[in-house]
This record gives sequence, C-alpha cells and structure tokens, in this order.
Amino acid sequence: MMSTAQRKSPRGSAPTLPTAERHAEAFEHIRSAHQTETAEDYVEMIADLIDAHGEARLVDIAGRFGVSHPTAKKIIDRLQREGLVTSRPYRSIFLTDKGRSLAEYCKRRHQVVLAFLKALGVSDRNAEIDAEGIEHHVSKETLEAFAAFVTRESGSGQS
Amino acid sequence: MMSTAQRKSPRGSAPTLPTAERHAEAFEHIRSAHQTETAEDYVEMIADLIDAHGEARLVDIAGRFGVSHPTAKKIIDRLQREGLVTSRPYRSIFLTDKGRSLAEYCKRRHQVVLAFLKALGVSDRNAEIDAEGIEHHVSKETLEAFAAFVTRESGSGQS
DNA sequence: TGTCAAGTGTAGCAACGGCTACATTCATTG
DNA sequence: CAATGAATGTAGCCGTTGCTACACTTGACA
Ligand SMILES: [Mn+2]
Ligand SMILES: [Mn+2]
Ligand SMILES: [Mn+2]
Ligand SMILES: [Mn+2]
Repeated sequence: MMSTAQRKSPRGSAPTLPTAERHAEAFEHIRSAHQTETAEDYVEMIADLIDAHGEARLVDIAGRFGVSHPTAKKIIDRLQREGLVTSRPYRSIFLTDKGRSLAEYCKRRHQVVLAFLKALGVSDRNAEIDAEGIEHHVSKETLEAFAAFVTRESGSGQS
Repeated sequence: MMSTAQRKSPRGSAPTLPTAERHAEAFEHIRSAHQTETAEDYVEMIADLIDAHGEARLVDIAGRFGVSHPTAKKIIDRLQREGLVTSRPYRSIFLTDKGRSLAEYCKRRHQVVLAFLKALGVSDRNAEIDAEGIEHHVSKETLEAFAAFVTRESGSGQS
C-alpha cells in the first residue's frame, strides 16, 4: 500500500508512474512462462519419442534437446516431482495422465504457431526455430488470432 | 563424429534420427535467446527511463520489472561486466554506446512485434504482455514478415 | 555364460535470477 | 548542521539448468 501512491522521492528519482505496474505485470508473465516452458518442451518431446519409437529413453531425450544426460536427468526428476512423468531406475520414461494432457495441449499450440509463421511466409527452417520459442509466450487470445489467420489464409489462399 | 551416424543401439533405444539434430538446433537458439533476453529488456528499460526522466535509478528499474533491488543490482553488475552499462556507487546508471545501440535495436523490434499483434486484432493488454516475451524469439526473417504485415494492413486497412 | 560398451545414476561445480535481512550512504529538510 | 528515511550496497540463501568426471547396471553377443 505504497506502490501505487506517488512516492515523494526525497532523492532525484522520478515519481513511480502507473507505468511501472503495467510493465511489471508483463514481466511477471514472462518469468512464469520461463518456469513452465522447460516442462512443456520436455513432455511434448517425450510424447513425440513414445509416438516415434514406442518409448522415451533418457539418452534420446538429451540428444533431442542437445544437452548432457545429467541435465536431462535432473529435469526429468523435477517433472516426476511435479507429477508429469514416471520413471524407474534404468527404465524408460512415461507420461502420467496429467503429463500426457499437457503434452497434447502443447503439441496443438506448437502446431498452430508453426502453421501461422509458415502462412505468414516465413521459411520452414526459421519457422521451426521461432515457433519453439514463441509458443510459450502466446496468450489464449493471440493463439486464437493465429489460428484464425491460418484458416483465413489457407481458405482463400493460393492453389 | 558419431552423432549423425546411426547408433547400433545395443539396448532398446531407437536409432538417433537426423530429427534429433534438427530439434537440438532450435533448442540451442532458445537457450541462447534466454541468455540475452534479460540484458535486452534491461537496456531497453534503462533507455526508456533516461528518456522519461533524465536518469535511470536502481529503484526505478527494479520497480518496473517488479523485482527486488538486489536482483536488479546483480543484473546491472553483469551488464557492466559485459560493457553495456556504466554505474558508480550510489549514482544512476548509464548506457555505453554498445548498450545504447542494443537498446535502440530492441526498442524497434519490440514496437514491430507489438504493432503486429495489434494489427492481428489482439487486445492492447494481451498484445503488450505477449510482445514482451515473443520479441526475443523472432528471427530477422520473421521480424520482417511482421513488419510487412503491419504495413500491408495499415495501408489497406480500416479508418 | 561372461564381457563390455551403452545407458543410466550421482557428485560436485558454475552462472543466473529470484529472495530476505542487514549495513551503509546520501540528500532533504527541520 | 544534524537527523532521518530513501536509496543503494552486501551477504547469504534458494531453485533451475548447464557442465564434467566417475560409478554402476544392463543387455547383446561373442
Ligand atoms: Mn518450445
Ligand atoms: Mn514445442
Ligand atoms: Mn522482453
Ligand atoms: Mn521489450
């Protein structure tokens, strides 16, 4: 109860505008997105691996992300603590129901963002790279706008 | 020199597809973006503050980001190590030439992304929040596609 | 059936970005 | 000019995500 009130600023520092709160809100979103995006990418990747060859091994997960296996291990351990995956020593990794449904949501979102960038005219290569980052910073409203654009373009589009 | 070659997989683990490298490349981009995005947001914010009231004080920077002042301090120290800002004890923070030019680039990029989301029909509030995250994950090609879309829409647009 | 390399586990290090608690400096103002 | 509170500095904690080095399991196959 002093953040919105104008500080008297005995020092030179300018009064804290409401600007500050508006900005701070956006950065809170960013920080929260960063906390969840690793989990999102991992469950999506695990689902892909299970889809592709029936199981998700630690070494393959690490390989896909381009990190060392201890790094992947620590993240898998955290996902297990959070109830997204199960894993037993020296066995492959499985998704819980919660993990699977998160993976499905992320996969759809990923595909919308990717299709959107391609529909905008971005090359496949850059679209793939950018989608991997953008997907985690897209609100429901923006995602719907992306989806609508894809539909519109491919509906009235070329060919 | 064994990553692209098909592993013989003495265990059950499936062969490492070229898929792995394609994906790993995208995630390398993400990790590198994460390393630079804090610096980008901070120099942009410092430039804004100097623009708005002539100087950038630590307390105002922390307030805009919604973090504690020791957190902001550590980041400012890192930016100084990296040659993006200068700061002396109990004084306000200044940008180096390098910092200023990074700030200008980031500001332009931020504005393009924001204008793009608004042009797509996203509400101001969500556009501001999403732009703050998306800006760091946009390739040159995608940024140009965004800019072209804004021009196109506002050229043939409503009003 | 044993061997042995691949896969997995674990220990320990670092940087980053959060925080709280407390010490210090500085400038307004009484 | 002294007091006082705001601003800044510092110490130390945490969790996350990187890494290397080394130990242990496992399963394919000789
Ligand atoms: Mn991603
Ligand atoms: Mn993804
Ligand atoms: Mn940003
Ligand atoms: Mn920005």
